[in-house]
Amino acid sequence: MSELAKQYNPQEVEDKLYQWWESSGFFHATINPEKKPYTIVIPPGHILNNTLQDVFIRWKRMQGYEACWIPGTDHAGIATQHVVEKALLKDGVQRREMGREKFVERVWEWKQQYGSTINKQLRKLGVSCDWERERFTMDEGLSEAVKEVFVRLHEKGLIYRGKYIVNWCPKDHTALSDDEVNHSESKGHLWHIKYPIEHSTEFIVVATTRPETMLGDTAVAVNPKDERYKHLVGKDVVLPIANRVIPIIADDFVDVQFGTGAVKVTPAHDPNDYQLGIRHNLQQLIVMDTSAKMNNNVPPKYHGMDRYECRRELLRDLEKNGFLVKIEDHTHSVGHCYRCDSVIEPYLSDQWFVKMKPLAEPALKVVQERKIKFYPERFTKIYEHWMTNIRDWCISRQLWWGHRIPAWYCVGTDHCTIDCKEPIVARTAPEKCPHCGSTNLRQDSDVLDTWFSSWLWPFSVHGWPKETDDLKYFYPTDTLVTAPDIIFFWVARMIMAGLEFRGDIPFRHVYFTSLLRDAQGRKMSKSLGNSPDPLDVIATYGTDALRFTVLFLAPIGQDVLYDNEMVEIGRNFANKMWNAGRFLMMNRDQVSLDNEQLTIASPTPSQDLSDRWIISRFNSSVRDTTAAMENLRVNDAVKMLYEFLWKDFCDWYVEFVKLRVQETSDVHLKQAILNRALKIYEETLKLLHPFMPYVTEEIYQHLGDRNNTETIMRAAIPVNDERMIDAGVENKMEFLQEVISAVRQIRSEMNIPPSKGIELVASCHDYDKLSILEEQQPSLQKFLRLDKITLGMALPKPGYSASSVVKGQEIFVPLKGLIDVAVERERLQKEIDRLTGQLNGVVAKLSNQNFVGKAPADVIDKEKSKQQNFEQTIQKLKVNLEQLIG
RNA sequence: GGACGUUUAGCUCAGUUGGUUCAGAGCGUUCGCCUCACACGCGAAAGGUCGUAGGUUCAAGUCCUACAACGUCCA
Repeated sequence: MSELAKQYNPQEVEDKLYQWWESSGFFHATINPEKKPYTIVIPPGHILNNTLQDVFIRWKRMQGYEACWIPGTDHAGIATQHVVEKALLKDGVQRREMGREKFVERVWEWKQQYGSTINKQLRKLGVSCDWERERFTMDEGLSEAVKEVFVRLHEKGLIYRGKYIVNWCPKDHTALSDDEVNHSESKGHLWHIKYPIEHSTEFIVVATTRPETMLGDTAVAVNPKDERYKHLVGKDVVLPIANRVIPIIADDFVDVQFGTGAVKVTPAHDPNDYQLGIRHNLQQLIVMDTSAKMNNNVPPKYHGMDRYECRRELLRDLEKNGFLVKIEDHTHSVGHCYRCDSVIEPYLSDQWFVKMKPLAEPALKVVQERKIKFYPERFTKIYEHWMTNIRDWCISRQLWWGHRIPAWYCVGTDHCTIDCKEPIVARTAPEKCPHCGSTNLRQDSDVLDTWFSSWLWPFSVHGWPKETDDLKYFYPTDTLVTAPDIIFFWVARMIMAGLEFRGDIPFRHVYFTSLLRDAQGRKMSKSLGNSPDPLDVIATYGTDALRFTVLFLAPIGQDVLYDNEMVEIGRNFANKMWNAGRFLMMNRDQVSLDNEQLTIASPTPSQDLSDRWIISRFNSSVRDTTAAMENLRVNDAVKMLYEFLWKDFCDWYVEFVKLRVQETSDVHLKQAILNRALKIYEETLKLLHPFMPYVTEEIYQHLGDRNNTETIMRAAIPVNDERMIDAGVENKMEFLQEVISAVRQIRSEMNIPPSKGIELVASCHDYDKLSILEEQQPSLQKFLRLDKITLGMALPKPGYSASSVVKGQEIFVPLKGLIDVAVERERLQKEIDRLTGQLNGVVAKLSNQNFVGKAPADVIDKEKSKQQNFEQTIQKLKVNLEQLIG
């Protein structure tokens, strides 16, 4: 047995252990009909997120499940293309010059690098992913799944293509789905612009927040009930600057209260106007290009201007010509690209969509019926709201990095029919047009939304559409750990896809993790740069410290203020754990007899109160921890284990062990005591292993001679034995602890140096209590550094002594020459006051007829016994106070 | 504008079904200790009318209503 260092040093053990675990295949899951599977598929996430998943996986693995955690990443279409494009631009290379094929190659290169960074971080976090199953959404198999899904949905009529107004990012040059747009309040203006009525001196004033779009106006709309404008409906206006004639129409949609009650209608550049335009059969005039620069449909002066430049110029021109009536300050919500934060431009273009209603209905049902449970439950409501108001999903993206849409168009020959205009959707490239026979075909140049592959993740990772054995065994997965901000992007869609393509839910539990915020309460994000680099933190404090700390800080569903310094919580705890083991092993080595094999519960004569107590405490901790884990209350579990190991085990039990071992010369007894302590300690390590994998494994290896296949990560998690939980024993121990604390308090408040021996007189009024103290007399002497101890029933109070009352028993510490009577008086008086306050409360309750009449009997009895205890204790304290003669 | 969440000790947060001295933990602070596992430690202490105002109840951090502040999501 090698000597353990005084402090736990994570750097020495982490990489070594991880390599051993991984190379030994401990992370790998195989189909095992003897075991129940427990599966998690990884989502993109942060430290807390990944730690939680590892905790669940390790816990279940130790519970005997075939635990399978599949790592991997999605290809993050927009973000990735964005990054690579930027890098290329630094070298002065334009994506378009490079060409699609070359560019995609470059992205793959970048992906290999970046992917390995993520993997390195995950490995440093100690996660037990089954790396042999690692997947990537652009892999061949997963791409097959994407194609299959596209074709099937198209065949079912759930995918369609059409010209619609979509959210367009002018910087990334792509369409976005509704939920990829972030809305934020921004201060702008409401410009009131005069539109002259044709052949009249009258005019109508419209109010707009985006004046540049007026160049694409094809109508002015008013509410039909609006008396102010009734007479103008049906007339035409001359659009200023553009000098086009457009009609005034009436539509209920127009809000009489907003602005002037008259709105300009730009069907090609506003989603509401688009609907309005459809209803009134208006022209859709596109006035911007894909970069949000004005196109040829506007007067030449504005050609090529950026939308904001055009806005400024146009406003100047309007003003010059007397069309600008009024400018109001106006706060409104502006959509921004979730990737590059550019202001979204509603844009009319050809896109592919998924019809969501039919998919959403069953997906809503499984959550409402709690077949899939959300933690915390309140997210169910958010989900329901979104699912019942769901809109079609725009899945085409004008990017190069992603799954190319499996649709082809007939470029044509002279023999084309009208049907040739229809896209040909197929699993493999068609050889010729089914209508005209032309071989001149062109594949759709767009790619699919990244989420269109991510939503298949829970089954595509297992080889779907092939009906693989893995798929049959590991699907559905069990727990999804994810952030609330992708509940719509991902969680909802996975549920839809699971039901649609597997006919079964994709997971049973969805755990929404807390958000980590920095000390200022700001959301941690890579773009803000306030996200701690996990590798730095790990280098300073160790992986276990980081994992433990975030779990300790993060109750379910609450955001967490995180600061690197807080990781000391975990570091200190790991060190505590380490040193407890170090101590026990050091002692065991000194009494190296043949190991007496003990189980925790084995009743032997060597058991004393502290043994029975720690066994009881251990079992109730196991019970409560297990229950917490079953309810996904990881934070509770962590806190209970922290409490158990630090308070119960180290502060009390180890101290008992220490003095019992010192006290006896019987080597067999020493051996028995230490073995039991080590056994309980080892079991506690197992409980802690899912949370702090490294330190527990390292100690576990030191604890016994293990061969290289014996890992704590595949040991059985302790199961509680209800019979070992003994309230009587716990009460006895509690009394002993309180006596010890009472004396320590006297010592501290009387300023008696720890090194100075003192005398204790315990005057009991209860034989059971007396016998506890008699039995534990040696412990009391050692714990309290007693020179002398006197135990008995109703003993007289020695002169010049400090006193205390513990559960009705009187404690005296004779302090002749040491006692400061004033201090002791104050102490006793304070305690009397405190208890009198409590007593008054109880008395008030009991004298309340309503309480006595209506409260349940057991509650009243409790109050009565409280009253009795308070009265007796106060009485004793008062006597002691009176006897305190200076 | 709508929905939801949060508000408890100086700081960060627990407190599950209303009732055990229930007002707690960690950090920080104060006091005493390098006690032969651990100073990343040990022992002790100080510190809060549980956001505000009402209500229900014998009994309210706990349930209800309104309000305020902060936050998130949706429009």
